[in-house]
Amino acid sequence: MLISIDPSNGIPIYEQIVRQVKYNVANGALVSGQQVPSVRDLAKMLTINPNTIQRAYQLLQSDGVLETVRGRGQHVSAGAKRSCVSQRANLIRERLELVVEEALQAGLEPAELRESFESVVRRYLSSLKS
Amino acid sequence: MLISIDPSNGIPIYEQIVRQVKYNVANGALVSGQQVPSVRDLAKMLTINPNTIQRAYQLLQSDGVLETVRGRGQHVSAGAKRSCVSQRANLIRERLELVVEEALQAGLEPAELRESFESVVRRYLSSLKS
Amino acid sequence: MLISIDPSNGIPIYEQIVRQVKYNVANGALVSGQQVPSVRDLAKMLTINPNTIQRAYQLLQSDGVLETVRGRGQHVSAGAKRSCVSQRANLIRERLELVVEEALQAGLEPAELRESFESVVRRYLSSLKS
Amino acid sequence: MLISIDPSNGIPIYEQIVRQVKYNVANGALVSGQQVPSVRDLAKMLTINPNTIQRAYQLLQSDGVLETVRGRGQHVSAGAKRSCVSQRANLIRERLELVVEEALQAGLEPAELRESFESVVRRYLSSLKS
DNA sequence: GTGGTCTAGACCACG
DNA sequence: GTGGTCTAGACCACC
Repeated sequence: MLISIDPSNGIPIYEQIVRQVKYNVANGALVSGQQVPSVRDLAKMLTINPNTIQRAYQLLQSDGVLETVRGRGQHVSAGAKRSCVSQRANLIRERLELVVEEALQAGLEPAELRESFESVVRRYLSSLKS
Repeated sequence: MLISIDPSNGIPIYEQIVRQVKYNVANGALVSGQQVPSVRDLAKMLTINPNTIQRAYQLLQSDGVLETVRGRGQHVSAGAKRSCVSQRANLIRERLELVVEEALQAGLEPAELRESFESVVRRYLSSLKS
Repeated sequence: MLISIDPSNGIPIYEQIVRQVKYNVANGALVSGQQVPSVRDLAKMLTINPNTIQRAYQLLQSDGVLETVRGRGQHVSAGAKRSCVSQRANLIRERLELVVEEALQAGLEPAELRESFESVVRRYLSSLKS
Repeated sequence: MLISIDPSNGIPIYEQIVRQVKYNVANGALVSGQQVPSVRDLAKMLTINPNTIQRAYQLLQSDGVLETVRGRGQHVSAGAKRSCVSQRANLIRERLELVVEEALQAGLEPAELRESFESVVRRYLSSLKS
């Protein structure tokens, strides 16, 4: 499992963790039953305040992605993968919607917007190859 | 000029005002030299505290979009349109970039993402006709 | 008499007028007994709100530079020249003091400051010739 | 770091703070990465309303001098020193220019002006020794 | 504990 | 009537 944090990008750290755990579950990088790092360990790994990890794990529990097994830490719960996959699609769709709506309301032409979109995708894909 | 505020969408009110003023300048709805509503008038129109408006106007001044003529209110400054148009393009591109990158990193297929994008655009455009 | 106003340089317009009238008196461009333009005329000349002129003239009266002659407008008072000359020197000295002190407190080297000073003087003098 | 406020000298308090922070950065009294006092602490130190400090810090942020690290206060940003040094020079030069131009336009002889300048510098330097 | 946002209202300078 | 400054204090998000 791989989590990368950018403390200065506006998105709260705990939220970044929540998203990335969900993405890892959606991708299969984390499978049901698997144990996730303890709060303290993950805090050390990311050099982040443990309270922040704690908060992320709480949210993941209330979303049904993690379960506490008494005395043995946090584990990915049974139906997690399915819900994460659909959440991921929804989340991304929502954010895309926000950006697109604001862009079009701001008077940008759909053609310009599409061109921007495609160029961003292309750039990301080509950066992967390198 | 049309400004609509959603006080509960996470984006600070002053920021919403700043963006919409810039969009209006970029669109030509506000032209150089034109006067914008006084702090107090706009506050009444939007039923918002004048200080919030003032903060927005301050930001717009430091961005070179507005100029204050002593005792005669705020006016759109000379080179405003040009800079607003380019800022708009950059802003939107940046936000698009954030969403696209996160989506692809989350393991979404480019094809799926493109499909989402197109459907969002279609939906927005059809909502306009109605 | 020549007065030039810059409405956007931070210094209040009425203050600019006061200073320039005093400078004109100090230079001899305005002499004792001479009549200055009426509030309305000067307002038209400078395309400025008459209230602003009014305020400037009030200040000039309370400084003893102008006197009202009943029904015949404002005139330069008797001892005006002498006081204006000395005020001018003081004013300038004070402002120079402010700038120099702040510059030195800010850690600028006296040599650097002197160099700046000389270059500014040179530039002004050469701009006069052209 | 040393900041002294004069609430009655015409220059807004927030502006005095902004300048002095920049001067401190230019002088090396504040170095990149270093933390500045929290809004509330500085407010207590200077016995000033926290909002006033915050306004100063906001300006410093938008000028790229400060960066906020979430939940851990304001820090001097990376390239701050360089930009502050050059800003300082420009600021001082501008103000010098204003004074010098007005003095010469007012009919003061360059020689008189230079004498004033030198005497002000001398006085400041000798006041330092004491 | 940190800063960020918003409201409320006072006071002043300027035109 | 315009904006500019400052104070006061509440509320929230984040760490």
